Amino acid sequence: MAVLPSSPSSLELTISMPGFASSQSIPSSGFKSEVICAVRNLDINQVPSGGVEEEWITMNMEDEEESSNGGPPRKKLRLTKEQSRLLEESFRQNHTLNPKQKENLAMQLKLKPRQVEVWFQNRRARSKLKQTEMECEFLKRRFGSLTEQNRRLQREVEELRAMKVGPPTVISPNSCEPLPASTLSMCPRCERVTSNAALKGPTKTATTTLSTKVAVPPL
DNA sequence: CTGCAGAGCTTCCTTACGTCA
DNA sequence: CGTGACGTAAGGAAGCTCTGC
Repeated sequence: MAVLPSSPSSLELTISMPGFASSQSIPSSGFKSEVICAVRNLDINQVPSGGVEEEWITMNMEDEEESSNGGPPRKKLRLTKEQSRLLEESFRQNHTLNPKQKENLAMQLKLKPRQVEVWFQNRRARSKLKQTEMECEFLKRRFGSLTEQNRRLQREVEELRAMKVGPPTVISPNSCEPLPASTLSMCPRCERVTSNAALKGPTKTATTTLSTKVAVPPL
């Protein structure tokens, strides 16, 4: 499950693991954006004019028997506004239904439990699609800003090179003596610059971050 | 305890239908 | 009126979990 940031300034992305918690009900609190997206165009679900709402549903429920065994082509059910509203409301509370809830909802909506089940399946798929689209947009924006940042830093590097500044000097944490940059390597785990000399010394945990120890001459 | 079969659920992909521009 | 795009209900395959034997 992915939770999108509530504000653009504090962006944090969690990518869902396929199949994870698939059979568990999802707490509605993590679905803020989801709920916003859940505002759907209910007009699509309008009933054919002429006040045949009940007939419309009944007809389709009877048809199913025939269409399932190679009979006439299946008819498509259109849910009424009220049915859609109730289903949406229920979906907002829970994205999955247990058999009891399904039965109750089906009875309340005058639908078959299978139809309620299918609606929830499709609804989950739609919200996931929406979520994926939003994540895609977010990643696109993030990529854009990172590219821009990369460009800026590259320019900065070029400027520094142009100034013909010598290699950065690192102060040893042990002796407080300047270390040549050639004795440095990047620690893959913490992504800090590690002094080889320091690691060979008495304290193995001695790491030196660039921001604090690299002596960069003032520009 | 372990292995297996079956039921019941899910996701994913697809098809078919209704509506609208 | 015909047509294509789009939204969505429903079918079916495959995978997972749970339960009983």
